[in-house]
Amino acid sequence: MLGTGLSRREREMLDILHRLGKSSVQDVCDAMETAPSYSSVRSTLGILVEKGIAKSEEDGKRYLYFAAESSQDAAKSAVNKLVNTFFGGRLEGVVRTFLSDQETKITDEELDQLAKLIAASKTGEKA
Amino acid sequence: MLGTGLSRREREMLDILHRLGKSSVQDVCDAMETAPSYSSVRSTLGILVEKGIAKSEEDGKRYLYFAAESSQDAAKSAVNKLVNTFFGGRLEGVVRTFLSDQETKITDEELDQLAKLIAASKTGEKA
DNA sequence: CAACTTGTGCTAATCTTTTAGCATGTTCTC
DNA sequence: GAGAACATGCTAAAAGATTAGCACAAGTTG
Repeated sequence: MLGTGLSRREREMLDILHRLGKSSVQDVCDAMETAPSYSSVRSTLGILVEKGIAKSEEDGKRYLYFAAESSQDAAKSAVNKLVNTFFGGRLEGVVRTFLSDQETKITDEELDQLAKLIAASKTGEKA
Repeated sequence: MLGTGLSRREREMLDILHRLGKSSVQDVCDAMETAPSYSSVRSTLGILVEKGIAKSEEDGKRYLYFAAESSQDAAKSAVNKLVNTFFGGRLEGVVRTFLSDQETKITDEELDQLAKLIAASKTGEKA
């Protein structure tokens, strides 16, 4: 490893842990499109734990794995990185991109909630 | 390489290309917090080009590098991935996360634009 | 013009990651 | 209780990424 970067498989598995929450090795295998052997997944998860990036806890006879960093914190960094990499730091680009791609998948309720959130942010309230 | 995944440095450099647009080797070096040697950057960029992920063009005596995939397309996948990994597919989470972290960095104008964008999407117009 | 800078092409060593194997233990089922 | 299913610990080879070095070319400058 170097710096803060994760390797390809490490990143892949960590993302899965974020998405799924506490997961068994098998869960992680199942979540991978082209999973290597159970053995390999196990050892990469082990490496994540060694590095402190993931944690494990016993669940009966087996282990469950989960991301060490809170999902909130990880999400925050991920959002910032995305916004800066592709949208010059402006949130609007993200929203525009999502809406133009997913217009059919977002409901009017969701849009209303979004509008509220933005309105609230404007007046300085917490949403 | 395997599948669609990039290695750590490859990812790092590709992100830089997305952020900066056409860049010289030196530009990429400068954009890295802990850059390896010029030589190393050069060779990793070369690998990206070999893989077809980046392209290069001559600029006088030197080369400029840039991401092969359009920024729009790459942004679209990145947004989708983020939304799915951390927010269960819901855009609102992204917006909430950004606003709660960056409340001071977004202007009222930007919020207005955002509101417009959302209103437009609701009525089915293009924004 | 000599020295310096900045770039390239090519090469190769080192380090990291990725993968899978084997031995073993537990539980469940028949 | 024999066998299958599923888990672990430990090990190690193979594949891949990362890094840097050297030789060389062209432009700049003192």
